[in-house]
Amino acid sequence: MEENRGKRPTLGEVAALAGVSRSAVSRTFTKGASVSPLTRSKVEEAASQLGYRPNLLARSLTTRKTGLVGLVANNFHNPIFLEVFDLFTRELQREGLRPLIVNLTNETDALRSVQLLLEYQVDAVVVASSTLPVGFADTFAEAGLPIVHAFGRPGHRKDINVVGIDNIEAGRLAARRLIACGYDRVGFLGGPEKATSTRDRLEGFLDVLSDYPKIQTRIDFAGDYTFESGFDEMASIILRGLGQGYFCADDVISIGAMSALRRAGYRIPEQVGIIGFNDMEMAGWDNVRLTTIRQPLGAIIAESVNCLGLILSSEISNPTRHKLFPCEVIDRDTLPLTN
Amino acid sequence: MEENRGKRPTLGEVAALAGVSRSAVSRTFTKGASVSPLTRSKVEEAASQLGYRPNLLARSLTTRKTGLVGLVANNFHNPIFLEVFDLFTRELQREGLRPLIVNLTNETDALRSVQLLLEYQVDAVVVASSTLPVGFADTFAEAGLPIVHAFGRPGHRKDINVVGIDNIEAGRLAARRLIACGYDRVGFLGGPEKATSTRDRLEGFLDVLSDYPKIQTRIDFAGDYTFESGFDEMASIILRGLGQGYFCADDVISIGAMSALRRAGYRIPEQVGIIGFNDMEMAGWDNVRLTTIRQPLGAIIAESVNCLGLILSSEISNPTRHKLFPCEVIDRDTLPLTN
DNA sequence: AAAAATTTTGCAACCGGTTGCAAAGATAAA
DNA sequence: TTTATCTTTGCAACCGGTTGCAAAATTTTT
Repeated sequence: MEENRGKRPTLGEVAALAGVSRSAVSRTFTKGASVSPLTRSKVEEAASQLGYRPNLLARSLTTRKTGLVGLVANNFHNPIFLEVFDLFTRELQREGLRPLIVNLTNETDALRSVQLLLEYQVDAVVVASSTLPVGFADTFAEAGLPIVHAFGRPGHRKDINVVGIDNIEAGRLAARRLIACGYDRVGFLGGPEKATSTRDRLEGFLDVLSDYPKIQTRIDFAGDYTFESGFDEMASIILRGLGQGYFCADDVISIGAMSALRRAGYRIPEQVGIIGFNDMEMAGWDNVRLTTIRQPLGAIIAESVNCLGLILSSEISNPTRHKLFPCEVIDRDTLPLTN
Repeated sequence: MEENRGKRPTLGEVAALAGVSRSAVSRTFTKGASVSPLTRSKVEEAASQLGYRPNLLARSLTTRKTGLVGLVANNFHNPIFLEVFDLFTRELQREGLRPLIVNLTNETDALRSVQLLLEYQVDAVVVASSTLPVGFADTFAEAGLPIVHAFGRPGHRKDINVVGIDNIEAGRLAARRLIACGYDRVGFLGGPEKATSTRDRLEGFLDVLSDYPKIQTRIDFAGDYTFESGFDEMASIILRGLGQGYFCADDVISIGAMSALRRAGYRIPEQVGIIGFNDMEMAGWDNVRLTTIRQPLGAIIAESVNCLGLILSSEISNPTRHKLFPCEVIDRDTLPLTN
């Protein structure tokens, strides 16, 4: 396992040293190819002597598989995304795929990013976001790239696989939980107003509440998934007239909102109840103890990567797969207990 | 800008359509090459008609530049790393580089990851970790890859560029801040015991305290940078005899430690003081308000990427660059105020 | 032992680009 | 107009691999 400082050995050099043809070397490194045990051992000896490793990029030229997968996201501020990255990178690695990550935060020119991924010949793209503009993922599909949209909403296109949660049902879950507290003035403090996830949760939320006409319902939106956004929006709600219980679009927003409430002198959950969304790790910490709705991150991401694996391994263009997982209320200390 | 569903057009096809040679097409897409305005426009017309984009992987074969940079990390649980990723990916994108990320969490076979990066012909590697075993980065350097170790400690090797903080000085900072509180029993609650960052901070910490022989100093280590680790270690400290002020290796550990303290009935900062490390975003939240030491993340990462850019642009093998930034105490509510 | 079937091997072409070089074309100088 | 200089162009070889195909080597069958 010689180190050769800089210059890396090539197939040809290994072939020369082993005294065989270049094809023979190529074959010993391509699984499923036929090489005699003798040749193989000669090649392996020579290869390890030179420290040879195949150039995957050159290989991709003929195989048309790079093993690269674009991982596109636009939320690098929400702690939940660290978990998302951790899971995605690990799962992809397990499938022998390398994530090429694209950070769309503050990116004006999203199309340029798409082109970049195309130029790098990624085998597929994972879009991990619930807040990208509708139609963003289409660009990839139109370029003929296999794509799975994690945390997305099943849409019109047959060629975009979606794995995520049932946001409508999640909205219902939240509404029911607030109703169970006996509130008669509740609020929906959503994320970005145009995000599909926000709209779907709102739909479910209102769906349940429409059966309780006596309960007054207020709707507000935080601009983004940040502490400040939650804080500011709740501060403004306080001025305009506070309800008793709120469903916040996200745990970080919840924490911002709770800070605004506490600063204004309200006690949680005695005077105002909060239910968040995501169940990020910190939600369970002693000084937070946020009641929230958990989305099954691990399952979503495992399914996304499985789906990807399936598409990539089968030559046939796959049947579209949509999979939405159910969410679950995690009861902690920011809503009064019922029953 | 025709879409052609799947099959992507190649140089040759563009050349044919434009009625020029393949070289001409290549040249219009390589900046700095000489093409007449007429040819260029013919090529551009044909290219956009076909929706042509060069294959960067094929190009890399001859140019020996892939634009890929390995980004290796082993901490996907600490919120501070989300900020690190955000900054790194953005800065790299700004330099026209694509991060190929390697998640070393729970990875038994780190060497395999190194090989993978080599097989993908990355132009350079960024190791972003203060807890990888000493000598880990060496592997890359030995393979002749330019490397910058962010959050590392300058070491013996001349070919490893290090950008980070002065951990020894940071340890001093913490010690002085605790001493200023008038404590006579202080503690160091470090991160992983063998990590260079832990050892350096401890060195600085003890260095200052050695001038105060009357102050009793206790030293403990948390196994990793997690809430549980901080909680458990502090719980055990409580049993063994509690001091008055602690320097915790990390904000998350601090929060775990504080939970243990509060559960045991101690008030912070009245009975026990805590100073953390990192100043992650949450440290400033209303229900945390952690006094901590901030490392200048933005500066470190910008410098790391600049350093990389320099190495990659200059053909000459670069002069080694080490750069350590100073840290800063951020006073909040977990240490009594002095002055 | 010869014929048939199977496996292993190397040749040569190809994947999608780049680039040194010499010829062709354009421009400037004589 | 002729000659010298500079720019643009295409040819062909190359980057580091893979692969279809036919020949060579080996194994199996008769």
